[in-house]
Amino acid sequence: MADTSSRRPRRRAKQPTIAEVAREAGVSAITVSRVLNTPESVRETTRRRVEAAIETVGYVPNRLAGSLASAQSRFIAVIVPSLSNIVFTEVIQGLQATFEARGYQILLGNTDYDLQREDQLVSTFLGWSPAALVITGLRHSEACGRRLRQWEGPIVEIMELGTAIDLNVGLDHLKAGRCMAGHLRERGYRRVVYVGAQMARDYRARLRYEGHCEVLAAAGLEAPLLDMDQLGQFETGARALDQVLATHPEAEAIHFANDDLATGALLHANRLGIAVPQRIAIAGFNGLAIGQHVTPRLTSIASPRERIGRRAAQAVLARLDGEAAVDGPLDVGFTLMAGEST
Amino acid sequence: MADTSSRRPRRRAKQPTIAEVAREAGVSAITVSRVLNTPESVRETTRRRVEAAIETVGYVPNRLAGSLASAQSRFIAVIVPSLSNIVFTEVIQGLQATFEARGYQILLGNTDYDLQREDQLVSTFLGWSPAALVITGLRHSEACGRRLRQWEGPIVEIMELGTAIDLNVGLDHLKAGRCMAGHLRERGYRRVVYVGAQMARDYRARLRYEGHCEVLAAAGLEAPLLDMDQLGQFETGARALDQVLATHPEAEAIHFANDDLATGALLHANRLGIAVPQRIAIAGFNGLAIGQHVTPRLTSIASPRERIGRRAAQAVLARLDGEAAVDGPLDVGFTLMAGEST
DNA sequence: CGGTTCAATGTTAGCGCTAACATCCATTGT
DNA sequence: ACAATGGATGTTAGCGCTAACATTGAACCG
Repeated sequence: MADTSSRRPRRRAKQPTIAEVAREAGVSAITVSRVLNTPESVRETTRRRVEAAIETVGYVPNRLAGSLASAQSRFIAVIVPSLSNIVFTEVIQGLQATFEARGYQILLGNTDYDLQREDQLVSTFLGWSPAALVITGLRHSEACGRRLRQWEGPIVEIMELGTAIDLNVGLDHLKAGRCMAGHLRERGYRRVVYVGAQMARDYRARLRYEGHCEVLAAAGLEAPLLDMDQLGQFETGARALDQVLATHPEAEAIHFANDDLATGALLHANRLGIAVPQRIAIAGFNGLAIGQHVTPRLTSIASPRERIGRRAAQAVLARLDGEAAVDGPLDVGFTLMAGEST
Repeated sequence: MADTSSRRPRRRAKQPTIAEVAREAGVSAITVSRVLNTPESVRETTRRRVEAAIETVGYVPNRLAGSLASAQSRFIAVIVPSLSNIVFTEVIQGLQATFEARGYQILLGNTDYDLQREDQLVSTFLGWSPAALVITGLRHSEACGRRLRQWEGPIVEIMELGTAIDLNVGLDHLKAGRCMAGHLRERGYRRVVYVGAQMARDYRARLRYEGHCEVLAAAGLEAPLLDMDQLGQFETGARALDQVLATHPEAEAIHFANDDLATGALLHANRLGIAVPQRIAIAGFNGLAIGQHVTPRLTSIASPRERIGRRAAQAVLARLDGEAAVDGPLDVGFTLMAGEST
């Protein structure tokens, strides 16, 4: 059966160009270009003729050529640390929705939390002359920071707040950590373990831990940390619960770095018949949907992920439209969602 | 505080071009191009000199120009129906990992299950002369199908199996529907309701339902369908459970179109104190991680999502490398995961 | 020692489009 | 009636790079 020949012909079947359309419509190439880019500058009758010609020859504009000639493209480079984390896919959705509505396409890169890869991606992407760059976090390798500062287009750093290269949309993770720790203190928990996963890479989780520590220290309490070295998934959360129960039997609550871990732990507790929050309270971060469907409902902090994407996109679009620049970071805030798990 | 001027200068600070590098290295432009693209065709000493020059002037290749000149780009257009569904983000991850390792970038589009939008996206993307196109599903609008067939690059249609335009990687949804229905029959369930969400759009779910129907019909049983008109999320699953219990009180099992719905229903049953599977059995589709962490574990069919992405990418790369064409669709299969929920 | 070969490098001519300027011609005001 | 105006369209010259062909010169041969 296996035919070795390619199933499709590989003739470089030249797509029709703007010149063919022009000939067909009896106008010059630039008029076709105008119909495509600034239709209001072409007389209605001419425009219609050109549009008909486009239809007839089946013309699809070559954006590479267009972008090269005009030195501006219609895509947005987006760099995230991970795609397996639903958090980032929700941000991407927000970006997508806003950008696509305005005719921009998303060029997606994934660093796997590796700053070296980040630099490489930035470099590659800048070669595509994107209209703008959306990048996760404020910390970059030195080389990458230089590259970014040198580039002249809009850059948004998202997820966290601070001193940005250009635009900044995010939330204050330190404050979020404080908020949850404060909530746990209010509920009367004194022995609280913070559990993260691969925190060496995820420094936003480290920031939240710092906030957590501040609050506990202020109350004269210790803030033990358990850093799991697996990925932050359900399974890891379950194992973390086992580990905390074994090594910190006196613990009254666990503050997880994210909802995946927390949910994994909570479901594991359900399985083992461990009462939450009576035996041990559980809190997470992100406010994922699943947290509201487990029993007891998970206490968490909702991060407005899609909103981050939307606001970031809006900030970029405003800049591209030449509107007055946004000044300073945009804080999208967060919301404490107190469930029954604490 | 608010300064109205843009925070960054907008000088078109011309990036250095290949010509500058050439001057710096004392060679011609094409030699620089060769160092970049076919380094083995340049003498070592020259290469080193050019590499040093690239470093000195801080050259970043302009891929738009390169792609235009060579009529081939290094990106892959990927079109999925949704980003909110974790299924597709996992596929994208598989694609990403494989393509990025080979220096290809992903241009991402989202149709929201709208064939019109799909056509529009295809048209836009083809204008970028991508190296290949990855598109979800086998059904496209007529115009879109024409466009695709006309295009000369590799196209992979993913997720389902059948008569494809070019390459095809997926699984047989009809068979999957039969498989799960068969499993439910084996466990002795006779009154089984199939629950989907927005099935008018999600025809892969419809295919599974068809398979489901076949099996039940063969046993002389009815196959009632409940099509929820909300998105397929946890909440919808919970509501669907309520509805089934109210309108089909005799139902012994529910076959959900996906794990989100099924998990939502299962957790809702937990909340209400409804015994699963004693009072009602629950089955899903996709084999998401969450299903293995709820109690009872969810019976589902694991679709190898990341694998679909990887295999699709491999097929494309093989084609781009000019290797013998894969013949016929590639079936990635599926696995029945029997949990305690049935 | 002239001729052949071949690896390394250079020259030329676009890729398809758009910016910038040029031209044309119908309208307007005086 | 004629200059001034301005909207519609055209001409020219690249954008930065690479394909294709051209050239160079060192190594090798009979």
